[in-house]
Amino acid sequence: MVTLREVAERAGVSIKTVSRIVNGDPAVNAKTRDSVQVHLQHLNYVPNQAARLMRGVQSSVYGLMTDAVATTPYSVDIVRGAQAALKEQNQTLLIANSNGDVEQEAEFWRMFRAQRVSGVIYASVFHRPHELGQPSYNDSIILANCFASASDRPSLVPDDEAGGYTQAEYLLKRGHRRIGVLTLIPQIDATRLRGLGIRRAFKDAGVGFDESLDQQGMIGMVHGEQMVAFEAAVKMLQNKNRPTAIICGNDAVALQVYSAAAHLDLHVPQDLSIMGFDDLKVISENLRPSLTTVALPYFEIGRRAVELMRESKNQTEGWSPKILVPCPLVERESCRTLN
Amino acid sequence: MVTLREVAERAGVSIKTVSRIVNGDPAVNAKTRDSVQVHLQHLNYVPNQAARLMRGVQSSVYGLMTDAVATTPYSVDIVRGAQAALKEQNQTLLIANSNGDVEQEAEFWRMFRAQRVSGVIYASVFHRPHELGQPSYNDSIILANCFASASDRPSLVPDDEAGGYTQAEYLLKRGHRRIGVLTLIPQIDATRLRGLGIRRAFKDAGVGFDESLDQQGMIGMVHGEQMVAFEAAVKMLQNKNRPTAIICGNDAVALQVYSAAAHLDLHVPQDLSIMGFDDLKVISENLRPSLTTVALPYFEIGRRAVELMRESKNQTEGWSPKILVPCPLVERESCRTLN
DNA sequence: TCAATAAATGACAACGTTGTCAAAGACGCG
DNA sequence: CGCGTCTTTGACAACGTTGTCATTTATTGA
Repeated sequence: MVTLREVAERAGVSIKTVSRIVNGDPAVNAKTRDSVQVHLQHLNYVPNQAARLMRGVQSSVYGLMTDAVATTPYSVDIVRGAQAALKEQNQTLLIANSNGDVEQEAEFWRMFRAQRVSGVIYASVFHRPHELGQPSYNDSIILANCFASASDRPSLVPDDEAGGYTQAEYLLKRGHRRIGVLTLIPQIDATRLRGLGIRRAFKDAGVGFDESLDQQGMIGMVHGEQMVAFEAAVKMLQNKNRPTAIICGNDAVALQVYSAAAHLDLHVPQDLSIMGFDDLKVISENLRPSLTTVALPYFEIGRRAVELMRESKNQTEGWSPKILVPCPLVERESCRTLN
Repeated sequence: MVTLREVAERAGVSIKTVSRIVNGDPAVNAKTRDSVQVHLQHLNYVPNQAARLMRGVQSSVYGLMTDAVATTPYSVDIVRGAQAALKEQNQTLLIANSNGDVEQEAEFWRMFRAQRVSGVIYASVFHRPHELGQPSYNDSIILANCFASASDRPSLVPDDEAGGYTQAEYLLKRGHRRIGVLTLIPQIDATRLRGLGIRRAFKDAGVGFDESLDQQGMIGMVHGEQMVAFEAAVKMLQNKNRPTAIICGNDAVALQVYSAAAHLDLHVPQDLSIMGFDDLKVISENLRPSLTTVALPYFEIGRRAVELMRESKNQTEGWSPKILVPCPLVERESCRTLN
């Protein structure tokens, strides 16, 4: 690997002068600069980050720790958003995947410390409270898609309550009155919050909510969920007084509802309107009719996590520790207006 | 940050002794070791990787460069596989996403060099030939899901030809004779190879292949594809002499075929058998009936890429530069046996 | 007990970079 | 021309770690 010293020798100047040029220090003669630049180019010098780091320069590497988010189709967008924000400053992401294993996680915290990363985004697949074990790393940590109930660590979470409201409001405005709901597992916060939002929308519209139409689309434990939306939907739709629309906990649930409709020879949206959540494009855009859904703002969360981290370094004053990111409606073709 | 020096002072020994203990050097007295361990624990010492790197130790960080693979639901499994293999040795992945931008890519190669990563996996979203621009990084590079036609860089690609064969063979064995095909865009190698495999299977079975049933399920350019499988499938299925089964270029195409079937009140698999490719679980497992498909061995490719990289460091002799990874059939419920 | 050997420990340099400070050179002005 | 000032350059130390080699301490055998 080419070092400053080698370049300096070739160019016949001191190491420090080359260093100055590499770092854009203006205190160097234009003629010298040009002649050294040639050698830099020619030898293809690339500064050794490790050496820089040792001199106390802030690392250009950030850490992303996650239970599974980086490797799950649901939420890669957090990674994309973070990378987009990082790219502008030529910074990068070191990605660690604990798969929910606490011991692994501890190992990764050490690793981040060993690498002296500039900050860490801790992202969860599900919106839920999460206590960081022993981070053994105390610098800037931003929580994405989860929050630490017992601490004041800054966190970014989707506004699930408003998202649920959006789902229901959209259907209510289009004349739907009997609306089924197929939720995610109740252990995660998203489920509870969206449920609240949905009920608030019904109340605001002056429509009664039939609790018997509120069913689980998934059962089981966190990290061990099982999909039962198809069966639940079939049952719900076989009922003589079947709903005209179904609100789904995510787009995969919606996919099962499409399947249930097809199974019963019901057409979407003529016979049944379907509302998703997540906007997982591989599903929402490819279904026919395409899926009207509420988007999880994962890209935005990733982007803002990086911004937040940068800000948190400059200022030390208090700030809102839990930021709600809105979930925009993505209107497509799966919901009809009743007349 | 705690340094060796601090620990040494507290423990009343030399820096070097602490270093030895941290690195598990046996040449240190048991009593000394124990007493120092206490201080290491207490101060929560974590070695500074940057300093180690400077001493010439191999970095524990590997790079993953990709056009979009890390951030696309289709192929995150390459990342998962690589991380699984890396985890055993406490190594990690630095992930860079060029989005296909050549300039960005050059930037990232520099970055990898600056970080002195131990090796780089270059992964593409699509199986296709790819010439690395100017890596400006010459150490171990493994290509995943693509290959460099002009060089002998080791690469790992799915065995698409055999995958296509598997798709067709499975249906032919179950008595299907009129089989439609909805391909990906023709620019990528996967399309061509699978087409060859499919035709080989027909030939082996002694069945004639109706070329008019071979249609594009997607059109457009690489990185700018457009899905047209729904329309193509509807057209194909409206034909009086419609196929009894359709082979799809990927699971998203299959999803559109399900939609087309529902649109025409055809039931899967009674009226139509559907065969996918990729085994994108969010689709294949959630569809009802669940999708029989041929899996892209992305996890395996990621895992083996890491292995290959490690091997390539120890040995210098020649080896097979292009490794085909088999695509296993994942049998579910979307194909029926004709009688 | 003493020498010879083995085990344990430490002093020091080096890795590649940048901050500090001093030196050298260029320039302006009376 | 001589002085002060500004610009440009370089010597040197330090960052935290580990390899080399020397030194100290413990152990063994006669």
